[in-house]
Amino acid sequence: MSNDQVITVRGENELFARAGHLFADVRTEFVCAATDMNTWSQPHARAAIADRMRPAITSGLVVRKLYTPVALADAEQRRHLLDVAAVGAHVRICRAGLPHETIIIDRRVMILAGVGVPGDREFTVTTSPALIDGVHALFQAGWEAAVALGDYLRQDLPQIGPDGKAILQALGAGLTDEVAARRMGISLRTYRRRVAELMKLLESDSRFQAGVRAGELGLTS
Amino acid sequence: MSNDQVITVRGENELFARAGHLFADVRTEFVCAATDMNTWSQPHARAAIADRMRPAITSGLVVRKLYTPVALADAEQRRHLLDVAAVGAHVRICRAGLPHETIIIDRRVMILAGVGVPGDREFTVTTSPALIDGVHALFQAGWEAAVALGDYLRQDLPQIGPDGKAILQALGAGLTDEVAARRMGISLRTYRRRVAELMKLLESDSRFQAGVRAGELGLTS
DNA sequence: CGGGCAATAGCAGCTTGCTGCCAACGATTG
DNA sequence: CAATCGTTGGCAGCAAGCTGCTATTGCCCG
Repeated sequence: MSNDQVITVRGENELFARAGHLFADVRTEFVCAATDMNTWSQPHARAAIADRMRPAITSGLVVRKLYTPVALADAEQRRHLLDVAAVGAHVRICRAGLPHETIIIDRRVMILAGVGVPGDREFTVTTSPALIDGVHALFQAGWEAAVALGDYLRQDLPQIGPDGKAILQALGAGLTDEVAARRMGISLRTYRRRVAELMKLLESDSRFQAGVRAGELGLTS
Repeated sequence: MSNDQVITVRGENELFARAGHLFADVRTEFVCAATDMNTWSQPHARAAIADRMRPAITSGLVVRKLYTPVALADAEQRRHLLDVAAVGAHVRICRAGLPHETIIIDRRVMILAGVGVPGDREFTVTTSPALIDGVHALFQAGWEAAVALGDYLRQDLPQIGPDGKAILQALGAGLTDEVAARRMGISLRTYRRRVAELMKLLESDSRFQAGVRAGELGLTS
């Protein structure tokens, strides 16, 4: 029986003093999962984490960030996520809560944040391959079930209002246009006009393709 | 800075010798996430894990098991999952891989299985609250995105072979039938014949509806 | 009130999708 | 070898879907 290395760090100042170099030396992969960016109390800490990898992405570094919709409710965080996505980081939105920020660097080091007030929080740091592999697999499960940032935001477009939703319901019920239009009390021409708008919104060239998109995004439920 | 308790155990015999009592003494919650039940090489070990909690479920113990569809491909495992679900355990199916069995007992102890041949595998055991809480949160994210066993089995009706998959890909790409058929090297009539079969499989009256079904069931990825 | 604008509705022409029918072909069997 | 069966492919007729065009309608504003 042997012990593997797991250390606990109190406060993010100590974390950065002891492990800050890890963020500067990311080689192949950086993944994190969190509610939002408020794990970090100090803006320069956020910037350090967020921006230090920006040049490295173009060199082949894989960055994957998994957040909850809470992160998008804050305009600054929203803008930031769009920025990092624009430079090549992969960002997805997960509906379930992620109360413990989890960071895995190059699959060599893992940092787990405890729950608490930003600035006064415990972090667990480990290099144990077993722990890292296990947690990475669970991260992957959440990642695969999450929605790409772009898709998530597209889902929020106001154009899918009550009228669009009603069209989706009719389409999803498998009705012909004529029957659907009659049921909705609109003309066939208007129904088809709205279907065409929806197709454009879903960026689809066929009804099957549009249906797939709608189904994947949960728009019909 | 302090160290928390993390130990590594080699082989499941040693695991049961050192930690087997944990499985007998589950008080409030038992959660696990795994590909299937083949983490355990010995049937009596599986039975011990599976059945020791059976009476306790009626006493308010919460048991949550998250598996991949691989577990359902084996008739014995399928039957077993149905059995434990029938006595009150919550069972869900997760599409993403879960290569490292993760077990958390009463949120006090966590066991992570390494990858390897059953019978010759490393297990990491920890009582660190930070690790457990963090991993539990990730488990929860995967849990919430997973499908209840019953729902999954109800959904599991379409059996789509390679031919059907190719049709799905073409449809999902938004191609016209003529283009898709040409690309697949089959006649338009045959392509449409296969599309019609697929529509019947998906129990759909329109292509949009079929697309929704395919998207919801993840058949196009 | 009249004018302007956006949305709706009806119609028509065209394309795409659906399916029956029949001939041809390949594989299998007696 | 011939017979049988299942699958494929071409053709045709029809239904459903797509979109342009024009007239109509409803709403708003000066």
